[in-house]
Amino acid sequence: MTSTLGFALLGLLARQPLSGYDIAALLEHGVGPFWHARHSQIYPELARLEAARLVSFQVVEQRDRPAKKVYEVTGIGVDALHEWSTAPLDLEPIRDELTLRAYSMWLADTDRAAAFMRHQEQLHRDQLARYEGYRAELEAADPVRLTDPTTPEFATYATLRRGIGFEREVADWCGWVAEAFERMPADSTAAAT
Amino acid sequence: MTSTLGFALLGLLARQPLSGYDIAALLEHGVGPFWHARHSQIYPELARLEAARLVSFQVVEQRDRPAKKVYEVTGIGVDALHEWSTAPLDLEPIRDELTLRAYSMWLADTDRAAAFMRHQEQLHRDQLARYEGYRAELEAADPVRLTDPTTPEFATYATLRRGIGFEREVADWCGWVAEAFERMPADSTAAAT
DNA sequence: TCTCACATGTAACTAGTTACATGATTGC
DNA sequence: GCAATCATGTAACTAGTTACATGTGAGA
Repeated sequence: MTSTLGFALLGLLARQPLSGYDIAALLEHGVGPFWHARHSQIYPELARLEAARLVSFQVVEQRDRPAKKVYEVTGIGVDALHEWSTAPLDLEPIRDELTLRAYSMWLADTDRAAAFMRHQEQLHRDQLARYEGYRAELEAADPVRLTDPTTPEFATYATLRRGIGFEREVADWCGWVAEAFERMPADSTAAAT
Repeated sequence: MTSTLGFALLGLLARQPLSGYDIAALLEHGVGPFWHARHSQIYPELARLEAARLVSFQVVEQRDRPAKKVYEVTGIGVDALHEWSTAPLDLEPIRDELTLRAYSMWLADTDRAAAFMRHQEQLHRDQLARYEGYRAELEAADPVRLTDPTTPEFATYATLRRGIGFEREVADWCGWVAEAFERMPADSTAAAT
C-alpha cells in the first residue's frame, strides 16, 4: 500500500525527526539513501503516511523562522519499514539515459562523441570525489560502528560504498568509450544538422 | 519535444525496421539499449513519432501470422537521433530500490538481511552471466567491427560492457553487505511482526 | 474447441516533474 | 521596500504500470 517513496521518507525519519523541508533538502541533493524527490511529491506523501498512522507530527514554533511540522515515525511505521527492507525484490529494469545514448552514438561524429563522453566522465569523477570525501569523514568519525550492520551508520556507509562503486564504474566506462572515439579520425562520420 | 522513450525507439529502428511487437519484445527483456517499456507505452509513442515524421510504417501481410506494421526511421528521424545522442546531459539522480532498502536494513534481523542480500547477489550474478554470454557471442561473431565506434556493433558492445560492469558492481556490493550481516549473531535484532 | 504466440490498441491508475501560489522572517 | 531563505502547499502535466479489449492463425 505504501509506495517506495513512502519507505524512503520512513527510512529518513527512522533515524531522526525531520520536517518536509529538511527531507526535501536531503533528497534533492541525493546525499541520503540514493532516492530522489521534490517537495511537491514529499508533502502529499507525508500527509498519506500520517493518515496511515506510520508517522506523526508536531508543529514546532521557532523564534527566527516560520513554524514547521516535525515528523517522526510511529511504532507501526518502524514495523512496516523493517518488514519492507527485506521483502522479496525482483531485478529492476535499468533505465539509464547515458547508456541509451551510447547505443545510438555510432551515428554521431567522433570528435563530438569523444568530447561528450569525456565530459560525462568528469561529471561522474566529480560525484565520485564528493562521495569519497563523505566516506573519509564517516570513517574518521566512528570507525567502530561502521562494522556493525545493525547501526544506521553502517547502513549509510553501505549506501555510500554503493554510490562510490557505481560512479567509479560509470566514469571508467565513459573513459573507455571516449578512448574508442578518440582513436578515430575526426571526420569519420558526416554531421547532418 | 520527443521523449527519451521516443529516442529509445528511434535507436532501435535506426538499426533495422521493426514492428511495435518486435520492439516490445526487445524492451521487455531489456536485452537492447538498457531502457524499458511495455507495449501499452510503445504503440502510442510510435504513433507520435509517425505524426512527427520521424518514422514511417508499412503494413506487411504475412501468410502464417496476422499482418503487422513495420516501422523504419526517416531522414528527419536519423538527424534527430544523431543530434540527441551527444546533446548536453546532466547527472541523473540515482533511484535504486535495492540501495534504498539497505539504508533501512539496520532495523532488520541479521539472518533475514543476510539471506536477502545473498539472494540479490545471486540474481545479479545470473544477469551478469547472461550478459557475459552475449558478450562472448559478439566477440566471436565480428571482432573487427567491435573496435570501430561508428558501427552499431560497437555501440551494442559498449552498452553490454556497461551492463556487465554494473551487474558485477552490484553483485560484489551485495556480497559485501551480506558478509557484514553474516558476521553478526543471528538474533542480534528483535523481529517485530 | 481451446490454448498459445502473434499483433495492436485503449483505459484507469500511480509516480514524478514543472509551474504556480502563499506566507514568515531576516538582512540589506 | 526588496531579495533571500525557510516553510508548506496545490495544479497541470508527462511518464510509466496494470488491466482491459480485440482479433488472427497454428497446433493439440
